[in-house]
Amino acid sequence: MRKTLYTVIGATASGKTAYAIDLAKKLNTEIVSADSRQIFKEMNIGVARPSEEELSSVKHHLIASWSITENYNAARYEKEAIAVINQLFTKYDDVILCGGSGMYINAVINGIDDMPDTPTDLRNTLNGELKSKGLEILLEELKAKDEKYYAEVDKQNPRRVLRALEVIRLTGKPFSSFRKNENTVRNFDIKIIGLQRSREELTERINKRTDIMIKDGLTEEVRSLIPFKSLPALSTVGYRELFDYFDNKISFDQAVELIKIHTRQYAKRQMTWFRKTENVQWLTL
RNA sequence: GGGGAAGUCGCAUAGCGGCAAUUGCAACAGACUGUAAAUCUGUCCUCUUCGGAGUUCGGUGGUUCGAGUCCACCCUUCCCCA
Repeated sequence: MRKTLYTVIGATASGKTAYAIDLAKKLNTEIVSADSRQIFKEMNIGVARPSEEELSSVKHHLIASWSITENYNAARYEKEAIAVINQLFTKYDDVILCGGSGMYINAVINGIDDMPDTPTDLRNTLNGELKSKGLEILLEELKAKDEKYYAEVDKQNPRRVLRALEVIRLTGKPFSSFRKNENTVRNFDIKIIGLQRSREELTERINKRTDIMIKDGLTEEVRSLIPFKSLPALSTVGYRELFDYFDNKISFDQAVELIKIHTRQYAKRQMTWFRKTENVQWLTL
């Protein structure tokens, strides 16, 4: 019998956690998180990690399992998630995948092409070159070494250009040669449930949740992470704004207000991403 | 009551005789193959056959070929002195 992966997606604060827990109880199974920030053990309040009660009511995987000092990414996530899911399928017929990181979910649903990880020092070198030489020069290098990808990249997005150059310099091969865009066929069925809420309601929930995070001690959590604030994992809504507050760039009230705004914008980006996800059964809450 | 400063497209801001008007934020739409809660793009007075067309800068008059910009009066706000 085919196993089924129930995948719960939706914007932040749409109620995925509660929904997934309910579903897990009904199906008598466990939950695999698909959240690029909840995966870090140092981040808790600000990333809306499920509460202790929630975590103990249903077993969750891939939450608080890595350190922010680790170089985590979508490909590592795919491997881990698939391993956990397969392992759970030996015990259950159904498993739940729940999260808001579109790219991570996509990596599980469709797979992600095999290409090399970037060593930190190479990334640092390229970032340095971006600063000193500028994007134009790097684009020229990309054009010379991978004309195909050069034609498709977003030439104004340094991240994209740098990633391509990382792979090119590391392997000596064109970045495009790795981008096969092959969909991996999984040996289980996938049912996608999308949670939807009106914009107004979502905004209200985001505002309320932000206030609760503050009440729960987000400020202290962020303060304790100041030494790590330059790590990629910490350029996260809820953290950067409070770092700015600690740097006296903005007031505390401004920081809180900005967290709300940026969370709303993040939710919007998630909705844009999920809108194009195929075979989603949308549930309006 | 007297003196001063100011009113610009949601908010903030530029503009000092050629302007549908600068910039930032917000908003809206979108992109996304290893940093993805990241990063990036477009739109943002109205209409448009995308060539343009029509209405704008507190109000009303005026000067000028031409006014957000100059003048007069009025309205509103803020500051200082009473």
